[in-house]
Amino acid sequence: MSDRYNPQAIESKWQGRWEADGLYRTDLGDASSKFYYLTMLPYTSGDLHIGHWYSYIGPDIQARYRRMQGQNVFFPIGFDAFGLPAENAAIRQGIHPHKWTYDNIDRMRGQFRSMGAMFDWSKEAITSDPEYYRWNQWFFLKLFEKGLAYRALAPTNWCPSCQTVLANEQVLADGTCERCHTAVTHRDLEQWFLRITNYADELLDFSGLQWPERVITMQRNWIGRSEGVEITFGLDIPGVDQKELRVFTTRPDTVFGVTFMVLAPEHPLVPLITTPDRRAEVEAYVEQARRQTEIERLSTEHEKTGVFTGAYCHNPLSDEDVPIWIADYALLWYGTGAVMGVPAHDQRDFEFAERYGFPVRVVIAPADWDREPLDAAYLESGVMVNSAQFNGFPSAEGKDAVADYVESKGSGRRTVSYRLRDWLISRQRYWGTPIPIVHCPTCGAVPVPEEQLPVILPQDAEFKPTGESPLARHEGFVNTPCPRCQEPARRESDTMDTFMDSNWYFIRYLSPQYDQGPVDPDLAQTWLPVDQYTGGTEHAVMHLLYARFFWKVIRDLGVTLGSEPFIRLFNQGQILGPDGQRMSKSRGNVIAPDEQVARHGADTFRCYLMFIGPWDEGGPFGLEGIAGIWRWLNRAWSLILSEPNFGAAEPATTRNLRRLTHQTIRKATECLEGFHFNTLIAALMEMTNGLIRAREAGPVDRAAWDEATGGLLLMLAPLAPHIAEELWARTGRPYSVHQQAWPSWDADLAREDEVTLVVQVNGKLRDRIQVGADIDEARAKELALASPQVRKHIDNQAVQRVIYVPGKLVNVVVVR
RNA sequence: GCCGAAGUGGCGGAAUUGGCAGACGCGGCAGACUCAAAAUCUGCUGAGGGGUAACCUUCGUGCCGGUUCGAGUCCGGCCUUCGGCACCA
Repeated sequence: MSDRYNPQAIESKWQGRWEADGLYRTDLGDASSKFYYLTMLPYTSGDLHIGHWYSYIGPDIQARYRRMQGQNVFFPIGFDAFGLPAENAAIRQGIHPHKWTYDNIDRMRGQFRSMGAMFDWSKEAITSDPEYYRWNQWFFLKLFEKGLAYRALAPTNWCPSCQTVLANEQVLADGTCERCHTAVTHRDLEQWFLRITNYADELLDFSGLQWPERVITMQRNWIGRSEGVEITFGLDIPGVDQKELRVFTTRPDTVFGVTFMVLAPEHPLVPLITTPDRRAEVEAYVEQARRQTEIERLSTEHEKTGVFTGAYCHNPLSDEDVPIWIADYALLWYGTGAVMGVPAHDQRDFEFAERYGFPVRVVIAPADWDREPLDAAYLESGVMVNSAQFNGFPSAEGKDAVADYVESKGSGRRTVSYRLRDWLISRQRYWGTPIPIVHCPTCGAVPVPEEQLPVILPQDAEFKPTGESPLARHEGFVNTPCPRCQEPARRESDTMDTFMDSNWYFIRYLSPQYDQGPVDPDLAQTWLPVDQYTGGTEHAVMHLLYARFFWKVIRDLGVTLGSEPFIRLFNQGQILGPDGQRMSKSRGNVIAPDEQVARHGADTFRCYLMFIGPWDEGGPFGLEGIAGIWRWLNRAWSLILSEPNFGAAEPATTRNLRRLTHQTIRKATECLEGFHFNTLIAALMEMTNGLIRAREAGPVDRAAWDEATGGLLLMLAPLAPHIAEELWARTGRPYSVHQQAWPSWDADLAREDEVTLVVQVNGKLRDRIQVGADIDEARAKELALASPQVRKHIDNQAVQRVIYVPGKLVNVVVVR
């Protein structure tokens, strides 16, 4: 056995041993002090890069620490395996997406093992396995039964050259296709939606969650709840049955300032109310708006344009008629698809009015209103003016007064609008979960019976994009009898958004082989919700919102598992290349973890990643400092294996050694509780250096030394599991260090006997005095005032007062 | 534009409730070991000024101001960077 630290030899040895022993397999039957530690599952992109290491090492350290704290920790892993990148890579390389994905999983498993992470591989789940996506389909059927899944015509991004629908992320900022750079247009297709908007208010309730405020804010903004009033304007157009035009506003106090009305171009009233002389222009405008992608239409630089429909509507409060225009700044899906134009108090309306010459009528004014023409909308507070019986109401109260009035007159009601839209889950792509629906000419959309699940994704589909879902051209897949009438029918050929897969993977982990339902109900009851979740902020909205939605849907299916799926959430930061840019092959700034593991071992690389800065901040990554960690582990190695001069140690020496041990345990415990891995490592380095000094200084007490070195190894174990295990074994301690209890600290032993009393004159540091830790105020002040340094700076001036901070500081204040 | 976070040595970064600014590490300099180098170990290392010296002294946490005996930390106003949202009526 070599005495040199040789990570390559010990790491694979211990990984094999741990695996053979099932050291990290969790007994889910034992629910006492259970701790479900979840970390976001990786996409099967190919190789684990530095970002993966960074985001999985932190949770691994935490999971190991919790386990040493005596908790029964479940720390599973799986693969998010469906999705576009597999298809794109497959198209590019001529490999089947299935092969591409599963080859990648094999490679990634090996890389995960080289990390030394304590994942429980026996509970692995892969979302592209039929045993997994079968339950996606099962959930879909339940949602369909409950009316929470529905089909509707929806606009999509369409690339006329690739003949395919594009996700918003695939449309470049200039409105062209990311692949062929053709201008993307609109196309309306029948798509499946999930009614997440039914849960909007519930999703705004974050009570009981220990989540970063930032994430909560992002979700709140994403849902975008606005309280307002729907006001019914009158329509009196010959030959039009519709007599009402409903408009949503959050500013009912400005209703007397309406000088025009704007409808979204797609608003269903538009073709009805447009007068014959305006028809050609209106139709041209609608056509042009339809051609634009939503991205273009919503871009900030977009100038406000519109056309007059020729029709007017009646303001029930001011008793005035105002012209109805259409403009693409009105969005069909928000509110009622109509905007009341109040140019004096809304900047968009102001710009529109300036361009088309509508009057700007001030109806909210501050006390010192000077009646000059506005050069921008007035958005500040004030009282209502030019508003008939409401004149004089402060804006806030005016909102209520107008709302009360319209409600009492039956011309409106208080209501709430959301920015959140229903979740579009249809994808016209191959590599995803088939939607379990059959379209029958007589019965319509018929759900596939539960016992026929899973609807298997066929291996032999031609998946190159041609304009419709690849499955639509697979005759064997598409042609099927209608489950209801048995007549020939066609299967739904769209697949599901992959966010469906990640909605509930953490539930599946508990029983990935279970075939009576998505999860073994007993395990679900004991192990859910997740105690701690970690992952990147890029999932602050989509994944984390969809998963919360799904959790509440599951509750409404009759299974209550707690109010929220993830009690505690912590976000790690993102690792960038040395140049501060995102790491990518095309930029050439990628640092491969495998090379670093080969060079210094996994333990050094793990510690280095955690040492470079606060884990929740991330930042540019360079290898400059890795030598420091390598030296430290080598120092620790030789320290632990060295034999100090055991003998009659001075009591003070022993006391100092034990103090170092217990102070470090206290510090390390605090650091782990707060995810401060960088300062945890700093504390262990200090302890290592302190022990080396103690060993050199003279005789050392054997028991105190064993306590110190044992404690150091225990604290090192979560960070650097291999070297800790090796040294634990080499020092004759019983296997395994990872099954030991986290050390506890003793407050008396950690206490300092002496403290440095800082002495200031007028807040400036003038002296430092070593004193006993139990010094009292009088004595401290006396010593401070006696200090020659202090006397020099007082310089015969009158001492005004003396401030004392117990055990820390004396500040002498003299008149200036 | 709005919301949020952050600005500390040559570099990554530390710093309980306001109380020694710069822990820990990198890099640099000097020394030890060595025939030599690498590795390793030891010491020094925020900037300026003074002193042969231990030491003394001024300045210093993006900028300006404030509160306080005392501010990296609290308050007001700017600047910069990074995230998120962005015609949401």
